[in-house]
Amino acid sequence: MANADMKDSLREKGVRLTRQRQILLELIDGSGKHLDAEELFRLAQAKDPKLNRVTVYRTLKMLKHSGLVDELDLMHYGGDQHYYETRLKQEHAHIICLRCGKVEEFFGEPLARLRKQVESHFGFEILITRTEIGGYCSHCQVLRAREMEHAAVSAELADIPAPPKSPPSRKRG
Amino acid sequence: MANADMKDSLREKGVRLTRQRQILLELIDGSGKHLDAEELFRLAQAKDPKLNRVTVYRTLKMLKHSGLVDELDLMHYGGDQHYYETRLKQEHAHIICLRCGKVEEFFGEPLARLRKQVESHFGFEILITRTEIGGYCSHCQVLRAREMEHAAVSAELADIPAPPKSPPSRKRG
DNA sequence: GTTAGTGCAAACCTTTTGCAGCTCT
DNA sequence: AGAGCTGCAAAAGGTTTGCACTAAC
Repeated sequence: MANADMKDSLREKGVRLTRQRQILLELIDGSGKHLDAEELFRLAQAKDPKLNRVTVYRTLKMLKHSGLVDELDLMHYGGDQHYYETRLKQEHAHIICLRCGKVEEFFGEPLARLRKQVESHFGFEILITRTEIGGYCSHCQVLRAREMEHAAVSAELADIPAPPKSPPSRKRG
Repeated sequence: MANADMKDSLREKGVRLTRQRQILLELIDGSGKHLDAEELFRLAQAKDPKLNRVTVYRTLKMLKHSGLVDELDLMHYGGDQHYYETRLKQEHAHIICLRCGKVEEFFGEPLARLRKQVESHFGFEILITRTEIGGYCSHCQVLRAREMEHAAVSAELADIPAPPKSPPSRKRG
């Protein structure tokens, strides 16, 4: 697990590996998903009921500034919160289905090309990149076509994606 | 001005062109910059002191759903608010200097390539894309190197960009 | 023993909502 | 005339801050 690498990296920086941080690191790195602060908080609380939400935010900020995790918006599907993932060696784009919320990752040469062109064109020193693509996955395209036959026309005219049937919504505990 | 096109597009949809909306459309389309809701609100208030902040939010949401404006995050430089620009025909990336806040736009073939690959690879129907690149512009690279010679070492170790000397900060009126 | 890190409560910023009244078409 | 919009007040959602206490090194 890259978990150990993260810990080494933090130790080198003189960051203390508190119990709370170990729990959070493990969760961020272990879960295959893109977690937001609230979800991470809930998972962490299961392991340590005393762990505070504020600690989650502070830890995420620290990890972001340390370059160990990347912050995503995922097209604000599901709200204005941020999502996090451990920083991979390989740059990739996030593809979000605006109907079902599924997130795919795309690794491909256009991203490296883009990076190089921006560097040479502007003499820009790139630290972070974020590419997000929103639309409908192949599965939802079919479902949507089916829905449209029956659904009210007003929504289609306004081009407002049909409200998700299952996924988001997050409230304070 | 594309302003007229926007109005036509809205009229077609049966959206009422109220005085408030005309003011806002003009500002979004006219200002060369990427405005956030608060800035837009301030500018709008100068033209009509009665215009409410809520109307700004409602109008932006409506324009976004109508596909007339795009919503940007600009790497959350300056806060968690969103920025807006009238939707251009040409896809482009936003390049944000994390030190001075300057935003450049990059039009180039990697973006179209990326789009095509994602469509064919996943059978994905793309509605919106957002590519943001954060780092240091050529100008700030020099300034930063100079600063580093004198600055405290702690900040460098933590890899935290030096706090901006001039730009952000936004408070409620 | 220091100093960084934590928990708690309260603040903060950005955005949304409910509702009565106004205004485009 | 009447649906669609607006303004106002209030709330919600997400994140940050101040401060006294705790724990990692």
